[in-house]
Amino acid sequence: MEYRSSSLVHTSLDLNSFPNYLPANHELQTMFNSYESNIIPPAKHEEVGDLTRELQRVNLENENLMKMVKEMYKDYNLLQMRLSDYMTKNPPQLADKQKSDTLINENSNSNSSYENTCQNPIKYQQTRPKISKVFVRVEASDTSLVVNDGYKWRKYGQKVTRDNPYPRAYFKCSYAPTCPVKKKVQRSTYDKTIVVATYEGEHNHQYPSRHEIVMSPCLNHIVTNDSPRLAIPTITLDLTTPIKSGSHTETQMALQQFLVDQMTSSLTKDPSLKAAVASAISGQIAKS
DNA sequence: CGTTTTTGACCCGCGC
DNA sequence: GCGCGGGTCAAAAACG
Ligand SMILES: [Zn+2]
Repeated sequence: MEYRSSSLVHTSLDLNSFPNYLPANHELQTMFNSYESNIIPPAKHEEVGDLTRELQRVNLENENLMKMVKEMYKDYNLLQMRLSDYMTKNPPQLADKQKSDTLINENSNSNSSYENTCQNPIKYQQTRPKISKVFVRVEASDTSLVVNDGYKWRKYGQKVTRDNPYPRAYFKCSYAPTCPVKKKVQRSTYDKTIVVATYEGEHNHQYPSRHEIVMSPCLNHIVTNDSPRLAIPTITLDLTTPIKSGSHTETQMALQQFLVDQMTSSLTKDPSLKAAVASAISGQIAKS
C-alpha cells in the first residue's frame, strides 16, 4: 500500500458516507476573500491566492486520508465482528492440538485466521463485557475527577499515565462484588474542560440515588460503544448544547485524538501501518 | 463506627 | 531475566 502521492489516489470509497469533522475548504475560500478585500495589499493577492489554493489542496488530501482511515477502521471492525461471531459459534477446542500444527505451518505465515485465532479464544470472551466511552464536559477545571452519573462509586486506584499529564482514576461500583461495573476517568489532554470516562460492564441494579442525577446543565457528552459488535459505525454524538466556535476546535481535537486512539489501538497488528496512520492523523490534528 | 479515599506495593502482560 | 506501563489490592487515613 503506498499512497505517498495521495492526492493522486482516488479510492473507490464512498466519500460522502462520513460526517466531516474537518474545516471545510469553502471556509478557507471565504476567509481568503475577506482578507483579500480588507487586509492584504493588492501586490500580495496572487501570493496569498496561491498559498490558499495550496492549503486547500493539502486540506483535501488530508480529508481523503482521514476518510480512508475511517473506512479501514470500519472494515476492520466488521471483520472483527464476524470473527467474533464465528468464534462464539465454533468454540475452539482444538487449540492445544493446533499449537503443534501451526509450528509446522509457520513459514506459510498463515492468514487462515482460524488457526491463528483459536490460540487465544479467551481473548474474544474477554472483550465481550461492554465498554463505552463518555466524553463529559465538566465545569471549569474542577479537579475532582468525579462524573455524576447517578451511580455510587468507590475509588480504588489512581495512576499517572504515560501520555497524559492528568492522572487516571479507577472506580468500582459501590455494590461490588454484586455489581461488576468499573469505570476509569481521566481528563483529556487536548481539552482540559473534558473528562473521559470509560465504563466497563453493566449494572445489575437500579440507580442508588435517582434524584441526584443532576445531569449538570452544560455537559455535552459523546457516547461511543466500544464492544466489537457496534464499534465505530455507531458513534453517537449527543451534544446537548451546540458547540461554540471557541471550544469547537478543542472538542474537535479531543474527538480526533479519540479517533486516533481508537484506530491505532485497533491496528496494532500491523506496526508499519499503525505508524503511517498515526502520523497521518496527527498531521491532521496539528493542522486544525 | 461504617464507609470512602489515599497511596505505595504488588501483579501481570509485553517487548527487549 | 529485566524494565515498563497499566491495573488492582489493601492498610492506613480521612470522612461524616
Ligand atoms: Zn452497579
